[in-house]
Amino acid sequence: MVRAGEGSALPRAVRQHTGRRRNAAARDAILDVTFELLRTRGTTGVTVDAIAEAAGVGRQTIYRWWPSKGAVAAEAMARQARVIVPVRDTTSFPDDLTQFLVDSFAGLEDSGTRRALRQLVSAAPGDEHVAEVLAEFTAQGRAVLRALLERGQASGDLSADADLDLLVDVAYGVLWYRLLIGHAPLDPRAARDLAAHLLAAGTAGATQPSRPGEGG
Amino acid sequence: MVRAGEGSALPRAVRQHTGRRRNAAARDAILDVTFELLRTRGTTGVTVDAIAEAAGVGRQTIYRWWPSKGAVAAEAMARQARVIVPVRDTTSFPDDLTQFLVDSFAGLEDSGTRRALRQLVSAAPGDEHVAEVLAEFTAQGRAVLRALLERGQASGDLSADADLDLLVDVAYGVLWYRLLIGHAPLDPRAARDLAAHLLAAGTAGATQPSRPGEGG
Amino acid sequence: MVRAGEGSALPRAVRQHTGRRRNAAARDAILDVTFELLRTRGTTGVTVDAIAEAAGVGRQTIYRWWPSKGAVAAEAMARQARVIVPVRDTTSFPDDLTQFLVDSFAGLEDSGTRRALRQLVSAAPGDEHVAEVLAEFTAQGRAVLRALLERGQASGDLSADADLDLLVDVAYGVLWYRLLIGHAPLDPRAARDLAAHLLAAGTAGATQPSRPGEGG
Amino acid sequence: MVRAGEGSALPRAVRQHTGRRRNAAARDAILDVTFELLRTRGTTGVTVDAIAEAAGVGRQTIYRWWPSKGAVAAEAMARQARVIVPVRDTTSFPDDLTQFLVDSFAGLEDSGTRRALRQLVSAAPGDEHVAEVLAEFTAQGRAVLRALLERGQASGDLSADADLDLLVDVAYGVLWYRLLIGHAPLDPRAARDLAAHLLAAGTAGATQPSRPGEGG
DNA sequence: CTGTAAGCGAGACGGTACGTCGAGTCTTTAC
DNA sequence: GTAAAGACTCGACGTACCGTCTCGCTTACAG
Repeated sequence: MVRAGEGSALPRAVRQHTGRRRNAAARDAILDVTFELLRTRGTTGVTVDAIAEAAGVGRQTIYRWWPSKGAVAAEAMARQARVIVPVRDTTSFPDDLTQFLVDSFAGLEDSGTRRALRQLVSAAPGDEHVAEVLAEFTAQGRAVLRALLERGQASGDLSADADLDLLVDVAYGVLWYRLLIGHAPLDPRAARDLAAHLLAAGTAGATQPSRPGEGG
Repeated sequence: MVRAGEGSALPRAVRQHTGRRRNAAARDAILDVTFELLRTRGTTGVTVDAIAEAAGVGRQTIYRWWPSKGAVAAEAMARQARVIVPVRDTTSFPDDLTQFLVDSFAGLEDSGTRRALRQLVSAAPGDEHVAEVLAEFTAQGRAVLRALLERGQASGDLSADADLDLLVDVAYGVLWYRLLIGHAPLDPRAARDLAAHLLAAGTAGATQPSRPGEGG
Repeated sequence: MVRAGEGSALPRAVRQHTGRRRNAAARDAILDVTFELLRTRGTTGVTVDAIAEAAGVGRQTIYRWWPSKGAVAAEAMARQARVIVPVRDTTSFPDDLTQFLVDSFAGLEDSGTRRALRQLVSAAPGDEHVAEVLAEFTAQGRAVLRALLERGQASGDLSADADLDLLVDVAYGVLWYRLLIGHAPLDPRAARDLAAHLLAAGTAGATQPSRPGEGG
Repeated sequence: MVRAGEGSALPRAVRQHTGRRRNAAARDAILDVTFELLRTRGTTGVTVDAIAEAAGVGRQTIYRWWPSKGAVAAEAMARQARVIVPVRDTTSFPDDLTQFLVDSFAGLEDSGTRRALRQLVSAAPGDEHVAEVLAEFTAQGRAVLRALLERGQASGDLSADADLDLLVDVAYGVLWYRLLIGHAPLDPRAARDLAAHLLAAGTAGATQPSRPGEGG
């Protein structure tokens, strides 16, 4: 039975066999469909069967390449990560920082993306593959932001002894916390407020990391 | 907390029948066992059957009092919340803030508790009851911290135009972000650094919230 | 989704829950449906899903009570055994024997029944539960026929030293051999010829079993 | 038969490439391995993958030359058939008949062979290729035995109006019935008893076939 | 002696069925 | 009337095979 997208928004792709070589098109279809399901359905509805059917793929093809459903979801998410983590570089560090946060928050405007990210966190504790991808994914974001903050330090906009790691965690902490709890908006104003907060804290002298031996 | 079979085997409790009245001991056993399973097992292992068996309870008894498995888990977690959110009140606001954060972080020392909290976040997107409890639980924490920060504003330790809501989110954001990702420790030194950060940011003038109409 | 026999000849039954007691109606529905599928479809088409769907039963209910698909099929077959093995008792042993065989062959007139019996044999080597039921089922038939032959011996229609076990195996051997290979008919004439053969062989002196020690 | 790794490990054969011509060695390896798997494993274990791996052959090579797995198995069985159907010709018909049955039974002494034959019957209803081979295989046996019985008729050892087809079915019926059900042995004594039975029945006048029009 | 055609080992692919696990519902029986 | 027990429907999971397809290699034969 060939169902060409019967009753559903996700029509089945028709695809060439690639013989004994891994079929990249199938891989892409699986990841695309998974992300789409993650966005449109919640945790419910992202079943391996649903992915397989929508991607026009046998279930075994999924299990051949990913160790678990979560791993697929994680990779599908991570694949969109580059879009989510934008980078700018103008002359003004405060502007760049603000823009970075505004862009990052804007990447979460779509409720589907927010849902998908929540799913990612949701699946992490129960699936080490997801946990790994989540760790890597967030590490990317931290690395980008940290590089930006280092530029701020170099330009003198941030104090030389500012605890950059803490500032990074503050920024992403606010982002994820609000994303997960949903008690406060993630709009451009919130991004600007957060940027101002970081600049203020990074300028004040007290934000350097405590040194070993000083306390604990 | 009465742990029946702490750690592993979770032997069945023996309990008096209360006839036609709701058996409060059964309720406690269910919540205790659930929390214990949450701590010791991960998402896996916390099944309704496991809870029922370990609590020496029929499955229906669980569904009689809670609408879903997540609701049980959520309530089991929320029950431990008071322990996790300590409150101090000395003369020095900086000390109180620092102590609050140190205590909050200390409440997460136990890896079982950390796991349980991660489960809570994990279950939230898929179960509205859990989401509700999570929202309520975190709201409690924010309220406590916000009250503390208001004391700081009153005492002049924080600037009058500091954006307290943002500071609250910064504090809990860092806490949850590190809890979920696990890339950085949640030890006393981290708590002190975070307290210092909040004080520095709350003192600087720039951290007031942007007013509607100014931007967006 | 409630399918009331959609597209199929086997409408789903509607049935009361029986609480903590095994639901006999479900059991019957499963066996009936299985036999029906065995008759109408071949090996193909008798899937656990098909049984479950047609019987209006969860797949787990099948696996709760039977160890394998074959076991269900086997029991479904064995249940029809009484119908297949008729018994008569008139004054004339030759007539009774002939009638028994005619009736036994007649029980195989329906091509569905023949197919079902072939399935039973087919499944036996791969499923010990089926093998067991097959053994028991055929043993019933042999016991009935043997009792009949013993009557013939008592009445003097069969020689006292006739090897009844061999005669039984001859009768059922011909029946099953033709059933499985299908090279010769199983019609009333064949039954009568077989009966005549048995009478002739059972009358001649040579058909007694060889005694231990005589040969081997 | 060349058994490569009899019994268990079935190590892969090493074989010359034959270029654009069919590789007879591969064909033999496939059939040998299939028969071996049929003998040693049951229905389980005789998978196309297992055959391909043990024969050191690509799966496609199997499907290039046989239409289905059953066809391979059937041919593998049929290949051994000549061994199983022995033929003798001495002066004494009773002796020849007895010897034929003793030899036929002896061909089933090996439990692997018995299992393989059961598999053949088992696979027949679900695979027409197997059914065909089974029909042909059994027809061979019947033809041989029938020719033998005709000699008995010619020599006067069997009555001229004996129903030879029935006698053939009686002989093979007993053999297959016992083979499939396993309730009685297939040893030399059983063979001798069966031979005696056939001689007795074939001598008595009543065993001629009923003629059309006489009954039915 | 070179190009083409076929056989081959390998293994990914779309499917179908399997048997297991867990969720939440329902009914009986005991207290 | 509440509780323990446990059977029930539903549906996802991950596995095992089937039979198909393509790749890249190797060898035979035709031009």
